[in-house]
Amino acid sequence: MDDVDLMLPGEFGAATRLSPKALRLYAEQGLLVPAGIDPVTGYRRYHRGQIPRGRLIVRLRSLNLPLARIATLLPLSPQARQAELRAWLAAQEIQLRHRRELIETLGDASQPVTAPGLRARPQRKLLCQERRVHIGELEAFVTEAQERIRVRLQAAGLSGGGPALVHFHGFVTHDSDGPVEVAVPFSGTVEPVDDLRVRLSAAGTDVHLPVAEADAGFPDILRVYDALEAWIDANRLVGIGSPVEIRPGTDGAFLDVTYPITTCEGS
Amino acid sequence: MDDVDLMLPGEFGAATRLSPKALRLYAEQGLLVPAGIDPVTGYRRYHRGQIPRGRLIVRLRSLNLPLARIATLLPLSPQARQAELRAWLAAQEIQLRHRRELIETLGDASQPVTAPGLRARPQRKLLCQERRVHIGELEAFVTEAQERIRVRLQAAGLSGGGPALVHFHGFVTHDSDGPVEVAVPFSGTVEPVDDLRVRLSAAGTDVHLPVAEADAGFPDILRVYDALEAWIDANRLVGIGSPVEIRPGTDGAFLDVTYPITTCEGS
DNA sequence: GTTTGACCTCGCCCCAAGGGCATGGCTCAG
DNA sequence: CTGAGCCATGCCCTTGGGGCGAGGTCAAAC
Repeated sequence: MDDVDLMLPGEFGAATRLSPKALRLYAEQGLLVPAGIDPVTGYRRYHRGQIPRGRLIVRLRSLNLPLARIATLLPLSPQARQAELRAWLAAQEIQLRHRRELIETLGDASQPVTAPGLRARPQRKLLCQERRVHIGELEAFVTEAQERIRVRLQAAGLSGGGPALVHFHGFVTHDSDGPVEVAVPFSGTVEPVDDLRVRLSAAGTDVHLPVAEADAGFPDILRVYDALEAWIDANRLVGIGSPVEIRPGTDGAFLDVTYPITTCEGS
Repeated sequence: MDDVDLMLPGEFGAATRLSPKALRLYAEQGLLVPAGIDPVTGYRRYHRGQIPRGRLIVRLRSLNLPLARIATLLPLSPQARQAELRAWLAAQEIQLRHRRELIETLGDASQPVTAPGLRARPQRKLLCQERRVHIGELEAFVTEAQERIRVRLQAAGLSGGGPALVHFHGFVTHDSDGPVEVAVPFSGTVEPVDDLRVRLSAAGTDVHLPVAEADAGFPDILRVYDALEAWIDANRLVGIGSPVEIRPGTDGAFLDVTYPITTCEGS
């Protein structure tokens, strides 16, 4: 508890391999608060007993953990901390697996079995539910939302007809959740409830491509999108807006992937 | 090639899922240069044919690749690009393996076989070579530098006696290279050549701990350091400066890990 | 007593990849 | 004519510090 035990940042940094700048940052963030600060000079004094904590921070930082995460890890017991780190590592490994999948689907522009085709899209009135989901939650959300919508349509005495439309307003992958909108077209009148919304979908033209169930999973479906986008580009068309998956698809397909395109208004 | 093919950032962004801000950044960086810029209004116009490039950038960014890296990847053929990405992924996996090793060595404060001991360190004159190395290059560097130094000492007619000292002035891991200094003590006079330096090492006190060859590899050696540091802390000593490995160690040990400590000057 | 060199402080600018906001310009439709 | 919806520029914010510069402190050397 004496002066002998107190060190300036230089000495403390030599013992922990932390730079004075890092020490100042950690002090600000409350990660490693100096044992004392000279009120006159502002000199920070670190206690000898803080060395293990400093060394631990260095170790954790060498794993590239954010300081905020380290702050939550520090008060834990070594066992609990290690358990947390193992879980974190497992998450990293999963992320890496997903990246590998993405990379593997990146290269092969394999031709789809069926050629894409153009199709008119009528104006439709839709009852929809939208939510941000990750890829893992997608199927459950589609099933559940579709069920809710059809129940609501039946309750309104309407024939909730036609296949379900799944709009992808953003990227839905393992890593990023995107807004997904499940919609069922109907005719008649129904009041929106809770998060079920009623909206119109404008008429237009779609490119569509039927997809078998075997190819409809992630990340295989990405190749379908690639093929569709490549076809759109090759035919000098311009895709506008978000892709829509129609379930079930035409001719008994599991689903149709469709892209709205501009009807060539130019010239 | 007409106006019909040119889009404003909003439309282009809808087609590629790139925000206007991102598009502006990519334009600045030269990653995705607009087909034209209106000299009056500054409006950027993107060509329809740039959509695939934009989509590719999005994909690569979703792997969390830096833009600079993406820039090197873009001009490659799809096959070459995929090969690069696979190599990058392999590197990521190796890094993850190293992190796992670090995490596993983090928790267990297993007791060393031998208890650490205090030892006086005489003033020594050293012929040394220093270099930044990663852990993989360490052994080769130690062997090679030691050989160079001993040859140099023999050429000067001196008995290059005693074990070699390996100073770790920074962290040496898979991920970070640290400055490492290999030194052999000698007595007499020798002129420094090239990157061989002569310096004095002050007298003082060391904590030392013999380590068997089985425990001397990475990352096992980290536990030895942990044990030594814990012992230093437990005995209310203060480690100063960098650890030194002495090869060979005492009593036929593969090496001794030593830490300089302050001789208790206070009170 | 003074000087010197090492150490300390604070403060500003920098990195990547944008997000968010404010201000001002542009065009098209009502 | 006016508002809506685009678009531009510019500034501030994020993480984890590195680097630099001005100025204060401290101990030892002169």
